[in-house]
Amino acid sequence: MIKNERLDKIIEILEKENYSTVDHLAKLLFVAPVTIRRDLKKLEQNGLVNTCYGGVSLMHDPNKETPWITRKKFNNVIKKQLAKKAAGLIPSGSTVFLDASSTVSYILECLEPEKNITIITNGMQALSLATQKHIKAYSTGGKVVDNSFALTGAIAMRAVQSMYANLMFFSSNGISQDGHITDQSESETELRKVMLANSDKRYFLCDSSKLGKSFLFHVCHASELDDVICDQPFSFSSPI
Amino acid sequence: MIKNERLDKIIEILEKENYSTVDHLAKLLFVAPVTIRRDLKKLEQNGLVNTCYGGVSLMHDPNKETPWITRKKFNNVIKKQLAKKAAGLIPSGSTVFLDASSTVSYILECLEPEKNITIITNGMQALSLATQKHIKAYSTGGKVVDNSFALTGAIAMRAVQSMYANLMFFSSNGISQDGHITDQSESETELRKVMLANSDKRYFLCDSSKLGKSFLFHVCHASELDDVICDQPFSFSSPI
DNA sequence: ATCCAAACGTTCATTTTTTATCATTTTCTT
DNA sequence: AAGAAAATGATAAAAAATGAACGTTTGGAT
Repeated sequence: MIKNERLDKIIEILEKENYSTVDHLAKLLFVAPVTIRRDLKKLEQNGLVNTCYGGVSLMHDPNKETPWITRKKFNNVIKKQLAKKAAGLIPSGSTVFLDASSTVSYILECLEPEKNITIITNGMQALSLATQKHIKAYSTGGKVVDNSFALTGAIAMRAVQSMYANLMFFSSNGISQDGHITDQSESETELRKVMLANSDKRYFLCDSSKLGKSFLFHVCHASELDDVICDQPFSFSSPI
Repeated sequence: MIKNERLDKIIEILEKENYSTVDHLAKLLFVAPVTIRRDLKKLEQNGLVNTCYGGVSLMHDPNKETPWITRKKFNNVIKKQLAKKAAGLIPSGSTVFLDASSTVSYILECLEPEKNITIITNGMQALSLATQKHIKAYSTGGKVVDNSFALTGAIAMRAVQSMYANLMFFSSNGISQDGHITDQSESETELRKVMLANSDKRYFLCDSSKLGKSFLFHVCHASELDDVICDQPFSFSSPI
């Protein structure tokens, strides 16, 4: 059992039992009490638990709650299926650009921490999910777009420009009949363009609600991509 | 039953019964009356209860709502008080650097969106809270530190170096007798240094548990700051 | 005012937990 | 494969929590 696994287990136990003692945890996890104490110290430094003489309790910290994770009521089965397909395309050890779309953030749910993947994203959802799953992650930084969980602007651009990835996954507001992918956000479009330029392979995640829709800002054309991952058979009329 | 649990239970009982006696609590919680007295002393020090000869009652503060009473976050009370003080120091329209410490992130809870404040932070908690409250926010970006919610590294550094703020609030692992502020994380220390250099006013948030502790990396000296916000009167012996 | 019982605080011994130090094992790096 | 770094466990010393004993204070009753 690796250390992270034990730390997670401690939190799990506390979520069930609310309070626990050092000895109890030591017996449950088959380690010495002193090890549990060291674990708890770390958890406390990270603001996850409250320790006291002899035991621990969960710190239900409002800061810890990541609203977007619990708040996925529009539980998109289709988006998840797409994300699962996408996750299957990621080889061990690779580096991956992810944009700030919710579709793409589902990819994180399908990733195994053991595959040693590194993600780079301007999405707060994706970053949070990666952190929870102990997947290596970089944030591009940038300005928080109001009513969204995307980071954009000069800071994000500069960060993305300085990095190169093996794969990129992104989504967007629409894709036209003839394969033009467009979005309504200028800043996110710009960022996606740089990500596209700085990665080896590119995949567009597209649920069928986006087919045939067009918006103001042009991201790229489907022919420039390695694949369009869609829940309906997709082919664009050649743009000649 | 661990101590935290007992303290929580006392608050719970008081919420139901409004008033209680030492003996009553002692019987309910299977400990000696002395122990209850010692517990109550602690709770009183944290402003959670009022004791008097013969009994206890919940402290209810007439002027301000005290959400801490209903939420049982005994150990965070002090941090919140510090954060509240800090929030009071932020003028409308200003731009503020916040580090990734949990103490500092509580400042967001005390900020009014109407004050049109802009924050810049490398903390994921702070960013999340700001987004929720529709407070303008910039993320520095950077590498996610495992088991933490801090962003660091070259990306974060570059972002911070390119920005200037009116105020900076930060915390750290320790402050020594003679006023040296230190931390155990090198990368976060470096980032704090740049934030300090790039802001007009600087404030250190320090709960008393940090007094007299020293760590490897030196952030700054208290004399370089505009104030140290602490729950205990703080003054450092002058370093000649 | 005086007295009394209950409540309180202090000191101390006991038990339990934590910290510190060191040896051992495991893991990572080169 | 060898060496360095990290994690773990064992042991002893330090610190904390608890409860008992005993003296002091409090609030009321006489």
